[in-house]
Amino acid sequence: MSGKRSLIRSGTTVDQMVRAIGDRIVTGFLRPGEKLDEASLAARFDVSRTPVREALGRLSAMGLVERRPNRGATVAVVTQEHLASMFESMAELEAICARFSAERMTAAERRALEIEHQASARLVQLGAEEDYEYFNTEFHTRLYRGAHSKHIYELTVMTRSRLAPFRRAQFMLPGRLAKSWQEHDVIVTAIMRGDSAAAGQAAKDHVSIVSEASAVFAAVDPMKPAADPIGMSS
Amino acid sequence: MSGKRSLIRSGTTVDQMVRAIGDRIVTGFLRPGEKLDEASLAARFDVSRTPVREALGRLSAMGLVERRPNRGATVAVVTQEHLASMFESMAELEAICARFSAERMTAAERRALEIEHQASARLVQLGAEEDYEYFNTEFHTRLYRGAHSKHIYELTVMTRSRLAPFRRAQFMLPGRLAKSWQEHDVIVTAIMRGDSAAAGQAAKDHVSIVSEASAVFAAVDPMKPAADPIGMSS
DNA sequence: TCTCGTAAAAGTGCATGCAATCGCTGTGCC
DNA sequence: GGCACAGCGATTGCATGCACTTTTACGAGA
Repeated sequence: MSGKRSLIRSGTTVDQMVRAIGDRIVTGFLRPGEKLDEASLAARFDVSRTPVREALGRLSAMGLVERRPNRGATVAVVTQEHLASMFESMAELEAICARFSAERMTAAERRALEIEHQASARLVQLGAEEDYEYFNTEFHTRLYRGAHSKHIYELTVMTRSRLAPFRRAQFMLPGRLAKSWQEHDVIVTAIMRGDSAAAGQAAKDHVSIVSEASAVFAAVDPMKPAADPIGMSS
Repeated sequence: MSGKRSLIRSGTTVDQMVRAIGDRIVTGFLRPGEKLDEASLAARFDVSRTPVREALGRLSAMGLVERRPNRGATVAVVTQEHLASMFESMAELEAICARFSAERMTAAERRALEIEHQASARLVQLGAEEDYEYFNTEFHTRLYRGAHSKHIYELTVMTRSRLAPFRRAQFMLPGRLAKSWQEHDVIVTAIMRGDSAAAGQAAKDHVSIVSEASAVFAAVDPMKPAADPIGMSS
């Protein structure tokens, strides 16, 4: 295979592979336990095995794929136990972020958090799951950044990304949207008045509830595969 | 270059490279900010660039090296700010582990922790830094395992390894050994009586003190380079 | 002398090829 | 009939080569 790739997205070839393969795992197109053959993937994306190998290495570091020497890579299969462990960690990490945010956020950051949060209230009334999900992500990212601790931020984002496949369906539960907003509201209120203990507890509770909501879906079925979008996404 | 490597240690070539390069970073033989030339490293260890590249990728994921596309890799340079952030995270993570350990450790785990801890008391009186360091590591590892949470364990061990270069000198401070043991003692006592709050607080304080002790050395000079042991260590 | 531009050199990114390893299948033996 | 082992195919691991990017060195013009 030679010549330019049909769709030049961005970054190096390896980055594209990481995104492409990672997306397919996160979206469930590649199922847990499925074997990831280097040659097939290389052919599938019209690149050589080298960048595919490196991408698999990175994804392995991210915890999305498992790799055993001389035995190839498979999509990481997370046990119910490990999943619980990750949600538990997430709850603790978010609690830390919320605590720190309550203590350390600048006035500007607090203002921005509050404004965004209030703006998202409208989406709840409209029942706009898709849009709310975007604001939800924004909200949590602000929390992580507000902690003003690069390392905590890294740990939190990493854990969050590993949980992504299991968080997707949560907003499909009826009434979850409004409940989520109210939980955010408790966190915001605590942060605005600088009450780190309350903010931490509220954040922890919030994740715990998400965890339970997601567990329902996780128990049923990892994820239904969708038609494969040949282009390299995101 | 062909033929077998002089020292066959274990695992794949990439694993050896990760250990070899990682060790040289951790021990300070490779200084922060130093450029890591793929060809040079490959020649240095008598392998091709491919495994070196993969090793650098993994080390990058571990946070030991920084990599910019088309610009090569350098030994990660941690700012004083980032270092503080990592110690802060470490304190929080250890606190979580201690809390969970207090709640979840089995009787056998508690017993083992207590016994090891008491055994190490002797080393303090002897002033055996080297040996105590071993028990210290054991002690903390027991704490992380005792949390019975795989993900928390992973996050903690990862953070700990990133802090390794900066923890080395702490026991050179006079009286640090005895102080460390006493701090451990507070943690153990709290865990034995199942007091998670006290255990968490004690663990956090412990790390904070280590942080301050290490900061002294970090401020002075990263680490003095030693003669390069050509063999691939550990 | 300083600045800018251009070209050579160095170094990274990816492709390709070969060797080593793993897993499977078929056959012989118990 | 079941188990062990040898041969073979499939797949991974590593080496090498080439193309592209970045950096550095050098020279012309202001």
